[in-house]
Amino acid sequence: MLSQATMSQPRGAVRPFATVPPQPASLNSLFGGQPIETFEPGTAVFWEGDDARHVFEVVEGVLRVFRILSDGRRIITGFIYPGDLLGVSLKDQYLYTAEAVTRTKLRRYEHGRFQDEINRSPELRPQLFACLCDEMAAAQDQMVLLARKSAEERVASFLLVIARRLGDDARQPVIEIPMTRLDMADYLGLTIETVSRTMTRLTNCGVIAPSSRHAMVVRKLGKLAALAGEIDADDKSAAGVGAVQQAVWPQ
Amino acid sequence: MLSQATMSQPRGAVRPFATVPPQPASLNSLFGGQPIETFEPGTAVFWEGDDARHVFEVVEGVLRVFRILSDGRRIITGFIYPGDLLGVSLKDQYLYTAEAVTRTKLRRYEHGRFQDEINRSPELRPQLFACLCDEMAAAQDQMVLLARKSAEERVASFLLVIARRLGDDARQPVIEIPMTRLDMADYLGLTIETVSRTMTRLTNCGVIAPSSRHAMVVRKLGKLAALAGEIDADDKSAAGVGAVQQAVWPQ
DNA sequence: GCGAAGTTGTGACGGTTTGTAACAGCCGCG
DNA sequence: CGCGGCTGTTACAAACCGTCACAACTTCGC
Repeated sequence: MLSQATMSQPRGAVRPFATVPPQPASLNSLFGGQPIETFEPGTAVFWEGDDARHVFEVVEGVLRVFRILSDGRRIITGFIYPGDLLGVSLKDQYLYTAEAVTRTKLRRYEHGRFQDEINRSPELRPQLFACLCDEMAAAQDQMVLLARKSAEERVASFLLVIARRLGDDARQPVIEIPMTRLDMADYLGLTIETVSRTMTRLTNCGVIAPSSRHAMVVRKLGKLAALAGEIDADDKSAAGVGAVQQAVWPQ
Repeated sequence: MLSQATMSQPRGAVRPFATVPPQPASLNSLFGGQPIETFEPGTAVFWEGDDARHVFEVVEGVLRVFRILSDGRRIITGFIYPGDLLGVSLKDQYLYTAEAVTRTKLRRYEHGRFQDEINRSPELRPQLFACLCDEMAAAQDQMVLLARKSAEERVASFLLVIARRLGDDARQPVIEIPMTRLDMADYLGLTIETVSRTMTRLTNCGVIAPSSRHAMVVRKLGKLAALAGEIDADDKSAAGVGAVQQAVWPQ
């Protein structure tokens, strides 16, 4: 789960995160000669505990990466998008399950050979390290979200990251949300009901507008960023949503 | 935050520079020649947003690594122990603040030179890579904890990790908890009250026994593991300490 | 020895979120 | 066209945890 187009979100108001598009002579070119494999929605690429024999590059589609507790609780630790790498780890076994959310096309690379290539190339190495650091930053953002953010902030943060992945030029971007509510809930540490309720509130106050079942328009990107907990709470232009606003910022 | 497998400190071992070319065998030996700096409890090594000029090796003591939301909420993303590396990142700025919990001794290495050494040495690279993977695995564990575990499971998981860090397979290990309840709360995504109450419950049902203010004995390691959510829930020997056990100890 | 400040433990109360429903919308199928 | 199956939405009661308050305790300084 190496997010090149990382899910990292800027922290603090001041630091926009300039994500670098995949370089042509880059990690991805390693996979150029490999055949493309297709995975239908819901099918697993590998399971937690499988021997980690391959590294994958996502060519097309979206995957979810998750772990499951013994009693069935599922935690999605990330979503993987085209251009990302999957399964990069020095462990003998995969630490998580990877499943296709949409129909997904992958290229496969044998694990040992991948490491050899990395070791050999002084150009690829920094790229891989940068990927790892990006992924680490994303993981820390997620820890912040899960540890201290409210349901509304979590959903807003999630939508914001997706909106920014597209390239934030559009002030009212149309964003695709290929995953189900259950996926979102298991990623954000909430239940589907809470996700649903929160999205309804965001719709009611005009921040977002549903476009189709798995797409929407972000009407107020700034307000979304405010709700995500990125801006100072006393910023008056960043008021909360509906009844919750009173409870959260009682001024 | 880079937990290395080895906690060895070759303090007195001075490398005979006349015989061996500068190709250190382990990451820690890189820092061997650097002077030791001391940080008193509560003092910061660096702040989030500082230019990332150095990499540190922890020689002695414990640090907390955290981020703070704009309204003051603090999230501790990890604790750093002797033998760990601190500040390894390819970012220009530190992504978090690092503060001494106890009196801490560090060695400092200039960031650019650290990268050069890593790039040059085919021995160090896999070590650093393994460290990053370990850190990534820990981050995922933490995401699981924060997203889906109950207060009791979180505290139990935390104590379990500390108990296992000691490595001695003593069945009733004495564990040191140098951090305050507030640190634990901000690490586990709870409040100090909840942490306090949960530890009291664990004490009441004999899983742990307080030894001093910042130390305790783990009396039932297996039960602690069960409470941490690692074992199957229908394992009868691993009953909860909540309502069920309150019936057994009705004071 | 004494008081102040910080840390920790305990209780009562309330709020956010969850769990359990029932219901509505979308889709493929016969 | 009507039918289940699935996903998503809404409502209500319950649970867990957070908030507030206060007491006990330690640590430090004087």
